[in-house]
Amino acid sequence: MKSAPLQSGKDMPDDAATNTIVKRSSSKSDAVTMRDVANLSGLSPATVSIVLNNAPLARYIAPTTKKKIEESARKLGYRPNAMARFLRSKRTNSVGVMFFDITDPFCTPILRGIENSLYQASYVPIFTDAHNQRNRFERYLEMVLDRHVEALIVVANWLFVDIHLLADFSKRNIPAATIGWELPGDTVSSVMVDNEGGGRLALEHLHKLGHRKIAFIRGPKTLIDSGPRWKGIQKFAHSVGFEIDQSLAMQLPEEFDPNSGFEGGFRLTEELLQRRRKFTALLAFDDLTALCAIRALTKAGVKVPEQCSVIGFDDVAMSALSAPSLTTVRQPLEAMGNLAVNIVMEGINASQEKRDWTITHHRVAPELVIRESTCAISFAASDD
Amino acid sequence: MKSAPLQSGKDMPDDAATNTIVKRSSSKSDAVTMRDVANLSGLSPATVSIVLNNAPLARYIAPTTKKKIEESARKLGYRPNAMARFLRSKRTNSVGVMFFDITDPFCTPILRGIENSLYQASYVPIFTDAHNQRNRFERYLEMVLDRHVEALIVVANWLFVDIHLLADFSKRNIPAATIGWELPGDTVSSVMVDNEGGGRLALEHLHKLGHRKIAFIRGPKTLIDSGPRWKGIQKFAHSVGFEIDQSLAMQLPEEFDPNSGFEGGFRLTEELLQRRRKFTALLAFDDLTALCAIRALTKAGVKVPEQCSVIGFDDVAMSALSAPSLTTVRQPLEAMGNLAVNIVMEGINASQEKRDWTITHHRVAPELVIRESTCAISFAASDD
DNA sequence: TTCATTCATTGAAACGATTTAATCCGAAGA
DNA sequence: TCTTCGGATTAAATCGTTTCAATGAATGAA
Repeated sequence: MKSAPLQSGKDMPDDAATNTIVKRSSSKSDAVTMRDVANLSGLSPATVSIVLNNAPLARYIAPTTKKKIEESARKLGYRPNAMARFLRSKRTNSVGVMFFDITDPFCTPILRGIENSLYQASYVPIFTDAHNQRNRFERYLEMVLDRHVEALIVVANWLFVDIHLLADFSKRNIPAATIGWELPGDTVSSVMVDNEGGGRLALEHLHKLGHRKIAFIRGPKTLIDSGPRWKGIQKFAHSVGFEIDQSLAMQLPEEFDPNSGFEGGFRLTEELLQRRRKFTALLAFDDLTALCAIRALTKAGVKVPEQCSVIGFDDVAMSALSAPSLTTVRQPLEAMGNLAVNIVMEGINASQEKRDWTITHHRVAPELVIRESTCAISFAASDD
Repeated sequence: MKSAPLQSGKDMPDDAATNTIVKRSSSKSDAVTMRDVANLSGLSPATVSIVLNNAPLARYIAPTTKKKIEESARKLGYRPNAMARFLRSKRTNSVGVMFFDITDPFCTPILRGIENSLYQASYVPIFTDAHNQRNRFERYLEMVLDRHVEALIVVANWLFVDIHLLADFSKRNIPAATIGWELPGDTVSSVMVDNEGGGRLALEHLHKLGHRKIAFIRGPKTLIDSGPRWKGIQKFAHSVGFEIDQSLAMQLPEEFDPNSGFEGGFRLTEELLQRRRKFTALLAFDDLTALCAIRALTKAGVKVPEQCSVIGFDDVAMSALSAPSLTTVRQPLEAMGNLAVNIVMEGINASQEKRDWTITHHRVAPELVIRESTCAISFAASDD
């Protein structure tokens, strides 16, 4: 995947690199500028600027001249130069969006939500992919700051970011929001799912279906989501007098290899099966883990959901398409993206009007999505 | 998914919106400018610019003053203002990247490839998601052109773009490349997989495994990939004297609903099964179709691959994780992204030096990836 | 000593917009 | 008739760079 097999030539058909050589003359037709509009309409650049931006002073401009200017602009196909505009007005109409991995199915719906909201506000997102690497994150951070983004949104599932960030922000005071994690202290706004509620939802679902022998695959310790989810599970268990069998509770390792979720879920499930302690349901930390658990179960001849129900967390796109489709606790990822944009927009507006703005920590509600991978306990399974 | 269930309050735990109200004073510490560096080092802005950019004139600058300037810049933490720089030099160090759907698993590896190559070149990608909508594409096109990107890369699987594009480019002559499709005529460079070779690879694999009763789900007619893939299949069939059973060849409908791939593959497979014409293998247009075909087969009690082998096309991430994992013809998506960047970079350099550049159409070689969903024909299945 | 010549550095003019502080002009009030 | 006033427009400064042409200071040759 990393090395391009493009020029290898081996097994490459004869049309593998058809080059149609076409030259292109550099007839650079210089862009039409505001001065051109001014000339054509017989008015000054200042007036043009005022009219086209509908600036406060525009209320003094005669309707006829407005018409004239707008028409000239349209006739010439005038488009303002974004950089020149910025230089004077300090507004770039852009927001930096930094995330950990674009190929992660958890990431893309959030990005979709962010993009959508920004689009509505006529803002351009500057997307940067940190590849889960600290140095890459920091380099990109510099790049977006150099471009004077008006706000910043950071999507991370892992703390590869530190106080550095905080420092650069309080210095330049740019509105910012994090999604899926929080900075310690009240320095940056954040949006997170209510992990504790989600954990409760998951266990409640299995419990209602009659399951009492339940295996758990907990998230890695350093991940911010792991603790609260487990706490929610424990709280619910306690509230209904259900005792968690600690010998059925596994924990994912810390390694952050992209495929570790895959490997981890698979191996832990195999380990669970080898313990020969019966369980009729499995509650996984997230969807990827759950899907891999299903693979392991199926491979071992355990039918899902007939012999073992499996529930995940997140509701990534894959979960709806897998066979069997996965019951899961859904994070409203797209809505979380929208919300983050609202937060920073509020900050931008405040900053524009030289007001202070408030830093808020949002918890959004998760939602149980019931699909094929869970079902009521069967006596055959429970006896077995 | 579309409507944010955030404020609904229903079923929302008490901590569902914890607002920590923290004010932030607007102590805007004005950014350090080139003039500041000049003042500190006791030299002029011109010299500072020349030194910091290592401009041609820099070879005349005394080493001691270079040191002085670099030191002052570091001491002040000077970062050049990207917009101001552009205004003068016309260089934005950014490339527009327009794609059809960020949530599409086909899209993200390409974007990863693009991003990675641009990062190495210290360019910033301006990502825009067209959501498969023509008007959105056009609006974003305007936005990136307004920002004076130095080049453009368009990832599309569907012709929601037209001559409009071409016109705007020949006018401003910005280097451009398309990935996964081509513009008619020799106006824009392109990168595509060798679909014909891929089709051949797929059928060849099934044929070698001994399959002779093979069902096909062809791509929608308007999709540019459909024709060549089918042609490759036909050519291979002809070359080995294998006759394609037309009554086992289905075609996906045209609709471009995001989920249509899913629905289509599922329904066509069910239809195939109802025809009661035996087949021991199924060659699907792409991975999503293949995965849904597997669902339909499984649902109908047909075991994959024991009773029916299934092969896809693309090798999206999901294919490796599904159960059974999918045999497929891999497109080197990430490498295609890299290649597209190389192409436009060449154009940028040429344009910079006022040279002409060549427009090329690249075909990259696909690769057969054998996984669990195909196996040699069994006598039980073939007799049946 | 004087005049080229090269070396080091800089003044000042862009780049294309926005914005402040005028200016111009006609009408109303004295 | 002369101010005065406010509606309509604009000149000019500014934003932070880059870059070209110009300047000043050495050096070496005549």
